[in-house]
Amino acid sequence: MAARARIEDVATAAGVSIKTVSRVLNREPNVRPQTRERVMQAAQALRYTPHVSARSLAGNRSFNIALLYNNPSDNYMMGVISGVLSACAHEHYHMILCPAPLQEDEVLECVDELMARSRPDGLLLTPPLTDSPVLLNRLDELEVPFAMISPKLRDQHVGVAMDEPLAAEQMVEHLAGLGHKRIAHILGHPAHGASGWRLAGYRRGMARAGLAQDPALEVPGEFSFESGVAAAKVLLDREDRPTAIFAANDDMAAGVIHVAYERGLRVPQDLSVCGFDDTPMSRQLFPALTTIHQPTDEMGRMATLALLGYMRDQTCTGIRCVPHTLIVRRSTGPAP
Amino acid sequence: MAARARIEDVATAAGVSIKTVSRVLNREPNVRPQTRERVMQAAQALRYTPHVSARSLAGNRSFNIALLYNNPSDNYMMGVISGVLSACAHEHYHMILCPAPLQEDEVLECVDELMARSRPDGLLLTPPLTDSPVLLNRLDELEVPFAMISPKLRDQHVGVAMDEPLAAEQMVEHLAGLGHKRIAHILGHPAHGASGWRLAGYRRGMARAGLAQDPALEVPGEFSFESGVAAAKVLLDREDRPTAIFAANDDMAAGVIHVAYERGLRVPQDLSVCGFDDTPMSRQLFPALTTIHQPTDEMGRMATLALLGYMRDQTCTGIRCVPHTLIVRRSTGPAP
DNA sequence: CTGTTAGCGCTTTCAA
DNA sequence: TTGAAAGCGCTAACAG
Repeated sequence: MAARARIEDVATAAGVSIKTVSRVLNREPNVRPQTRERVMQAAQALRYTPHVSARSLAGNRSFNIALLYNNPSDNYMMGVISGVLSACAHEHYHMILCPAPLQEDEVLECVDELMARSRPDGLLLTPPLTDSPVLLNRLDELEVPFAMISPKLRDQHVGVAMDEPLAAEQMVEHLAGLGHKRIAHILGHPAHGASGWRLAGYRRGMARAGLAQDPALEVPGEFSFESGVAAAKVLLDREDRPTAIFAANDDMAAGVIHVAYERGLRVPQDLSVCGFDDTPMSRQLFPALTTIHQPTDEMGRMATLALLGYMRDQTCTGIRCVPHTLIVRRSTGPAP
Repeated sequence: MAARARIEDVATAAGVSIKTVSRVLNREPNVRPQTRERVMQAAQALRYTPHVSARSLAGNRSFNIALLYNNPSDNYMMGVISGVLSACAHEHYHMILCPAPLQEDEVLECVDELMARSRPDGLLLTPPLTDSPVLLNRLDELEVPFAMISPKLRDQHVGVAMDEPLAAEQMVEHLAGLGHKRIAHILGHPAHGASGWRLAGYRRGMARAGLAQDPALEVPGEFSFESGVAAAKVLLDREDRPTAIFAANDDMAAGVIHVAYERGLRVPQDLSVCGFDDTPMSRQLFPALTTIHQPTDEMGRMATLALLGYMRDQTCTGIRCVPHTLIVRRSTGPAP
């Protein structure tokens, strides 16, 4: 492997000083277009790539952003990760992955260690870390810029989110359109902001469809398959059982289908089931699940761009909205 | 945030030169135990953490290892990633994620760019990149150390793998033990080494159980749900259809269950189905899938340690074996 | 618009 | 066993 070109080599080749090369490479102003062009060509000819560590050391920034997560869904995380990576590549940043524990106080240790070791220039938070006041306070103390994906509270923050209430409302509308009257909702984990938003959308949808708001139709869950199983048992044990169950995510919907089959109910003939997230599994269940598509990679990408924008200019705040899609598959059908 | 301690501060606090501190921190020899102790305490008191970029620049290594992947399974990748991260944290390395395209020639560009930008000290390959001669040649040219996870060929390489043939053989043994005679196998993607190993195990299992080797029972697939659906249709359309189908992964097994249900077959009463990988989905299908557990995180961890070991000492080669587990769930039962 | 100078915090010679 | 000095490749501040 040939020795790597340094900035000095480019400067010599272009007949300018290294400072000028630096300016061109960093898109700084005050370079004559002609000079700029000459430098660019020299750099290209030498296949010059700046040395990240040198840049980082001299410029006092790491060019790293850290993605902090404790979300157990592999599909969700890989989606976000690809989005973050594509935005990072584009902006010549690196992504550091930082798995965090579930315990709030342990998260702090984890963050401190991250900051000490990797010195990221910014952080990206995924739910439910987005909703931990303890963590957010610490980050403010550290004065490190951060952006969030689907935070519970959207004021004075930077990041992205879906219109979750609207999505949930549309799901209820879909079910009501199929003639369902008794539509149940299995809630997500209470610590996740999404659970509240989805519940709100469910209620709004029921109201809009003119359906009775029965508290007995709102059953707690925690986003896990097992919690879906437990909730489904509660719902299906009732005499006046619902004809449709809207679970706050796909894993819980899978649990509902399990219970339905165990009791000899057919889906969707006897019971319509739907979820939220459009995980790959939702297509592979039988029957394939009606659900809401969440564009996780786009969310990762936009959150990264929002973070980088905010790092440059602290006035660039706000939660950008990404579009969702209702995916109708075979698990929902006309009310019996 | 208080200014960060530098090596000089530690040196002053311990009353030694910075070189001595450096020696202690890098576990180099030639330091009196007493001095070493003093330095350690000073470092701890000042909460000193070496500056990665400075170390990297001066030492001419990045302390990065890159995980190269184009495997579409999110669960597989997240498993490997957590293993890699835990090993990296332990060894004070960083992981760079490098998603690669499926096309072989495009992979090369991707690697070149990775090397130019991140200058990783070593690479980790996941299947099917492990089986791309073009890529392996390029890495040899670049003289960058690399380790592999589940490579097809295991000679003169460093990395980890499962005993896939044994696992597949045990699955067949399980089915044969339930009285099945006509056991079909849906193969994985031909470009993946795993497909060959699993097929070999299937055949060995059939032979050991004294069952007829019928080529008609070996149907091609490519690890996708859709390919599982297609293969299942072929198998279940036959007059003398198999009583058990062993798919080379869980996604294809999910496809088999779909087709079975569409034809009114019950699983496992009419047809036993099993997969491979133990993805989270395998528990959530109905009925829950009998499968082989692949310890992806342990594989990531061990591959990383193997890579780091090899980077230190090029004679540390060899493919380490990780244990698998047969997980019997509800999708396999007595032959009808 | 362009160049010069002085570091960033560490490791690596080499000398003591 | 220890230390002094010289850079690693780049950016920042200031001077032209």
